[in-house]
Amino acid sequence: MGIKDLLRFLKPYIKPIHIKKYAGKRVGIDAYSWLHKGAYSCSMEICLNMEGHKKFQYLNYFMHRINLLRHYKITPVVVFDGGNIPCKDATGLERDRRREVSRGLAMDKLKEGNVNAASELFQRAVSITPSMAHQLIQILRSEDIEFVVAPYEADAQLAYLSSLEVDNGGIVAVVSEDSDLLAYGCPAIVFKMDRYGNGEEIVLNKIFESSDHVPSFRHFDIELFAGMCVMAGCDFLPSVPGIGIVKAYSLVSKYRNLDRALSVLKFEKGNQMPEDYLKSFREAMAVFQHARIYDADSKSLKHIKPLPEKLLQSLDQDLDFLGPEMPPSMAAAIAKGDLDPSTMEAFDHCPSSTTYLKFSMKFQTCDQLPRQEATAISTEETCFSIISSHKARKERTAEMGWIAMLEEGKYSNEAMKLEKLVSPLSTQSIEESTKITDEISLKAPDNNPFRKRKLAELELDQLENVTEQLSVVTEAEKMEISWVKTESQESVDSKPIKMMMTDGKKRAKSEKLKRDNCLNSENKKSSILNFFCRV
DNA sequence: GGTTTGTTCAAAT
DNA sequence: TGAACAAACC
Repeated sequence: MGIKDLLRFLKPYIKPIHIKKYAGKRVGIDAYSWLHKGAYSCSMEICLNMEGHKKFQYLNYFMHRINLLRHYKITPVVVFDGGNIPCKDATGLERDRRREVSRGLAMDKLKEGNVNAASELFQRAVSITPSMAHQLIQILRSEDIEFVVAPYEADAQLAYLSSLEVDNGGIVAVVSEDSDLLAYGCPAIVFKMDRYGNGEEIVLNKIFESSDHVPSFRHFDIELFAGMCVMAGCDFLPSVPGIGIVKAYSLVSKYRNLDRALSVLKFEKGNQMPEDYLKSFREAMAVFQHARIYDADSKSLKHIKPLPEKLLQSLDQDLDFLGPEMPPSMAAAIAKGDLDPSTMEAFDHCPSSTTYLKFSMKFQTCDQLPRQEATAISTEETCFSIISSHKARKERTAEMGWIAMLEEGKYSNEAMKLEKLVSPLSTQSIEESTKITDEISLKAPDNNPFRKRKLAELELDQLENVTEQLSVVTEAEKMEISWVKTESQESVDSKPIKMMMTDGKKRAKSEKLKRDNCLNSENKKSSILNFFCRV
């Protein structure tokens, strides 16, 4: 979901680009966005866990795009989401609830025999399971595509990778659909990349440096920008009623200081502001600035940016809202895709086996994991090598060729003929190789077992104290507010930021569409050529 | 009149 | 789930 209306608000800074702009570079991929889009074409098959290869269509979709990047000599780095962080639970639970409702309705339609209506509802019911992500991971391994599973938010991991030098595993841009990346400070993001590589790019520095665009962010830095995002409403904290991106921008750009902007907000909307809003605001800011990520260098959990002592104190040393700390062995096992980040169970590698390793979920034991388990995870063979240890690498590559070919339905006859020349794999053998963990339900519980402990432990009166301190506005502040309020009104009213498209822009858009269509047919040709070359 | 909020429709093949 | 549009609100 990201930041409400942010992309629409930043329209003047969005530039159409083609992904080949990043030829020769390392580019991060937000796995979830492509997995989710890919799942549309086979949502019913996924929801009902139907037999046949169609339920793996999302893998074709994903690998088609990976191959597109490789065709343009881009090195993809795929980043998966890990566990949920506590403050995101509310939005997550609501989404799950809606999916369940859609699923129920879909089943009803199916019983009535209305497959079309059911199919439409299944599209709303489909969710990306750890098992689906893991199936993709196995293909990425076999194709030598770099990937990492973030301990928590993939966005945070992507922003962290963006801050690294290329030599240290850094990336220069991210392909995603999630506007949160901007709040995390990700320097370059490509949104809405289509199957030909056309997309829309936002470069963060251009936003801060440009002087001839409205809205102007000349006097913003990344902290103010993130503050504006949180105020406008994000996944970690809904906005105060009546506050959207335009009002949030007005407040932050006027005072150029988040505490002041919040004071004014409290003065104006205090009656509609939840008691703990200021505390939640600080926490949401801390997520964007100091989220926990996996550091491949030290092979352990780190913060994007270390927390200053002052901030730690104001948060009462309690960082569980960022997702709980975990031992390096566990973070590394998650990052490598060996451990399900939601259940903390090892992914089962062998379809015939029903036994699996299980990490102790108690926080207390995290620092001293049973040595056997830790070494078992870190030294065992990767899941794909176990499944396919009897399979030559050549055959696996051929398999991928088959999957990619399948996507180009029109050319499948030619593709299959060519494929048979390379390797006489039957459809069935591919189904078997991709059917890995379906027997075991890996449905992730939405909450992380770690997080409950600390809350329970925390003294209630301490909690109240913190809330009180954060929500109190002193007399001095009140005086300042009454002073700034008059100026605030002036600033908000004198420079309204229009978010509606003018007719001129609409015309420009339809002309752009025409141009894109021409470009698309060219790109499609090269894309198809690419697949034949691979086989 | 401008902004927020609610509703509808398309997405992939 | 996001984008576009319509209605409601200030």
